[in-house]
Amino acid sequence: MAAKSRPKPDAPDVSDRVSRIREGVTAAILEHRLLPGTKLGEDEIGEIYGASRTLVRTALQQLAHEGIVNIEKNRGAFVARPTPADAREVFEARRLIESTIVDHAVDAVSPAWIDRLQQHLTEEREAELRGDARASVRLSGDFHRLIAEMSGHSIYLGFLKELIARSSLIILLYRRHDTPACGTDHHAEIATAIRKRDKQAARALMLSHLNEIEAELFLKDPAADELRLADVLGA
Amino acid sequence: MAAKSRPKPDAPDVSDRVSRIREGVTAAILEHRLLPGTKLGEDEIGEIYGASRTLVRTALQQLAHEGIVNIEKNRGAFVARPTPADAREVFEARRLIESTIVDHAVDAVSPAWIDRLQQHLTEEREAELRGDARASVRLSGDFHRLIAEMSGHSIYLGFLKELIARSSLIILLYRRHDTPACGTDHHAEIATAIRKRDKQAARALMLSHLNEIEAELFLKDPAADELRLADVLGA
DNA sequence: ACAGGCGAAACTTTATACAATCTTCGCCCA
DNA sequence: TGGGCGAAGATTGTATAAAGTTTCGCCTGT
Repeated sequence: MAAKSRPKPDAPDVSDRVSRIREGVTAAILEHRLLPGTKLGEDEIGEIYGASRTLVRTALQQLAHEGIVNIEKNRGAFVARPTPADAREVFEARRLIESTIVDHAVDAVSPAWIDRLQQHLTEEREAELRGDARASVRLSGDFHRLIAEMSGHSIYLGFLKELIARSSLIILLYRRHDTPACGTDHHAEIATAIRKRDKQAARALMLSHLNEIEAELFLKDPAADELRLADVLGA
Repeated sequence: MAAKSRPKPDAPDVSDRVSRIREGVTAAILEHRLLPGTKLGEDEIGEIYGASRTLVRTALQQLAHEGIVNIEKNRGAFVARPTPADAREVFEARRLIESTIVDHAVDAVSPAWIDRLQQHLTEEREAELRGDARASVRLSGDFHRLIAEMSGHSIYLGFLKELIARSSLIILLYRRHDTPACGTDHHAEIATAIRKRDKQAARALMLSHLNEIEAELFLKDPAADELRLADVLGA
């Protein structure tokens, strides 16, 4: 197949200087090293990555488009603080898109994909075992992204990347303190259903998985006021 | 309600210099004044809008994220040329998202919204009557965007904006030469179903509307080669 | 006559300098 | 003592200049 006959110039995610910045900041946000509301100064980041403000600015604009950074005019960039309403929208969109994606993933299943799935599941299990919360969060998102890649639909994949990034932020903001280690088993079950080419089961499992994640969140609107107050007091 | 207690700084679409550029280029692309594959030089655009390359670059990056412009490293920005595969993905995504959106729109229907819908339909009809193809294309997209706004889901709205922009490009690329003036009636029917709060009908009408649009396209993969050849010969 | 390589021009990319805006802190006055 | 005004500092927005890459024409050698 001459699928790669064109050099495919839209591979902007690797070996790019602004991509390195973007991914670094993204990782910092998703791993909870940067809390929502934190100011992201251009000089500050530029000095860290040894880049000029031009590149930092580009990266921040991309992150703003992904929804995990807010840019306020003449004020700068801040880590986004999704509201409970945002959270509900994100999970509704994920239910819609991911239930469709698993269908396509089942259609596209192949030995190579099954290998990748299994490999990922072991990675995830290992991270969970050694209590590496940061890796767990990242890998949990990667599982969903992997299924989107299986589906072969680049548009869904792009949408889902945004939704996953926002979800991580949401989970970190609104997760109830008692966090049962829940996700891994679900992922394994979903993978099994995909391997068995059982569309209905895969769909149902994906939906209940997403529902359970959302159910673990505390999404009462008053929480927003509470948070804003905490913000004032903390600052 | 103090809903607007914050100045809502994320209103980046108005009275902004880069937004003016972005919207100008977008309009030029969607109204078929800029053909797919056309190079968008930074100097060129900057001179037209009286802006420096810095702002032009920002606008082009946003358009690239929306999928209607491709940026190739060290080569510049070009009007995107969606493949038939892209086209199918776009319409599948639209069916999925818009059938969900109409549901929510029915839930959110109110006299004010009905007014806006009616007003839009008359605008659309007038443009159609006076044979203003450019306005028709734009207004046709606006109808779908309006419903997304009714639904109140900002995430779906954002996704749909991207999909609509790409759709316009796709329609211009792959539409069969004989173009029956089809869309307006469909829009009116959908609006009626929404007004009657008939979810099932609204959903079904939206789906058949999108299906019909896609059916009017000529999406055979060989067309891509043909186009590429034409590109070489024409250049 | 034609293939291959050298070189200049045009463009994008990156960095830096300048201008505009906002924030903050101190001071003055009620 | 509390609040408002104002200037200094810091930060972002914009423009311009330097650096690197690609592309195209031309020239030379076979």
